[in-house]
Amino acid sequence: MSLQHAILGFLSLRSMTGYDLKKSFDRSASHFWPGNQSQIYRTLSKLTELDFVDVDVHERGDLLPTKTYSITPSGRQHLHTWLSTPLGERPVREPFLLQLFFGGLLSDDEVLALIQSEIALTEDALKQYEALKEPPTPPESKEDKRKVFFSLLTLEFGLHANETYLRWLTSIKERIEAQDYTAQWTKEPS
Amino acid sequence: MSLQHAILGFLSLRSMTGYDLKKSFDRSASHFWPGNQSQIYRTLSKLTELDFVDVDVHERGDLLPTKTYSITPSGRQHLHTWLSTPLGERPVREPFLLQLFFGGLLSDDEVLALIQSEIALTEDALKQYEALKEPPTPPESKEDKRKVFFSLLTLEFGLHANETYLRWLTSIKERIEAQDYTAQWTKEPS
DNA sequence: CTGTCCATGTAAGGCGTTACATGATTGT
DNA sequence: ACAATCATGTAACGCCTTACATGGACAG
Repeated sequence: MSLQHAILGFLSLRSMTGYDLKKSFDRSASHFWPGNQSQIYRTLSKLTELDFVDVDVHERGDLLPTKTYSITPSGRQHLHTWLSTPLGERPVREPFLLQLFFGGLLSDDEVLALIQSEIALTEDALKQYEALKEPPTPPESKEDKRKVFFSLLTLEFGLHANETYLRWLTSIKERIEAQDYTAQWTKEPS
Repeated sequence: MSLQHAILGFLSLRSMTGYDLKKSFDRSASHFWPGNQSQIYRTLSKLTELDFVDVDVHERGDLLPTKTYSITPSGRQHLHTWLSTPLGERPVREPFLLQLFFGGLLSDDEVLALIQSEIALTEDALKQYEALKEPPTPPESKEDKRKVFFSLLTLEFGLHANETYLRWLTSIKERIEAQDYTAQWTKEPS
């Protein structure tokens, strides 16, 4: 659906090769949109066909040529349209919730092991987000500050989402350990 | 990846037709795992090939026959293995974060419109979760209570996740309206 | 007589993953 | 000598979506 747009987004910042794009994804987008190497190359071919990007080919003898991709005006427009169009409802797919939903078929110990593993993953993710907090940002211009702001928002989201998730995981772990099989809201005197 | 397991999960509760499965998904799993009709039928065929389900065919003259699917012992075992195996890291794909990440290319008004739409969707989702809270549950046996508990957990998750999301969306909306382009954590005197 | 429910499927296409394949250059 | 980095791709397969197609039964 949107790898195309992610690529156009990066190319709107600067022209680069497929290889550089892959690095851009890994460095700054992998937390909310992973970029698969072979898919990046296939998508670049398609974007070229669609005239959303131009290619500059540098031959290298018997090696495959290096190709530098640039966004075209039409690509820029396409990107802008996508960026400014609200998305509408999107399907949710949470395999862990699927496991929990059928948790009745497992023993408490088995469920606790699942939860524990999920807690460990979440704590790891949180550590990584914490490490990315407050990168060395010297005084910037107002426009720069605004650009940086938007890219930092994705980290903010990751932090909040994972913190909430971790709290919830811990709470269900505790309830199961106490064999207290009640939903949280049944306790609150609403 | 897991529609197979979701189907096996439902069939482990009772045998049913593809049509009934679709209704089961819509009624109780669509919040964390949507079940696409045509995919359900194709997956049932595959599960049959794998001997994870059995089919009971009821001919109906010139109509397509009705087929009742049941889980086999081997299917039950496969399900149990999947349910009790921790998942490991899974990729995240959040198109809205992708839009925000490149928000620097949009005007404040355009970004605010995106956020507003996302807020509306989230409020809607929250309303639906609220409506599902506390369904009429007469006194149950201990085992029943445990089973219900696990299925209610998915609603709990939906509530918490959406509440957190909504709070965050509101906070970024306010910051943009105030033209205060600072990440939240840069304010906290850590 | 119109629409909703019951009940089944096929076809085509897009998106994503994994594995495989090549080969120069640079650093340890 | 060996590994990492630079740089490109193909092939095969799986999952998911959308659209299309059929047709009886029953309720308003």
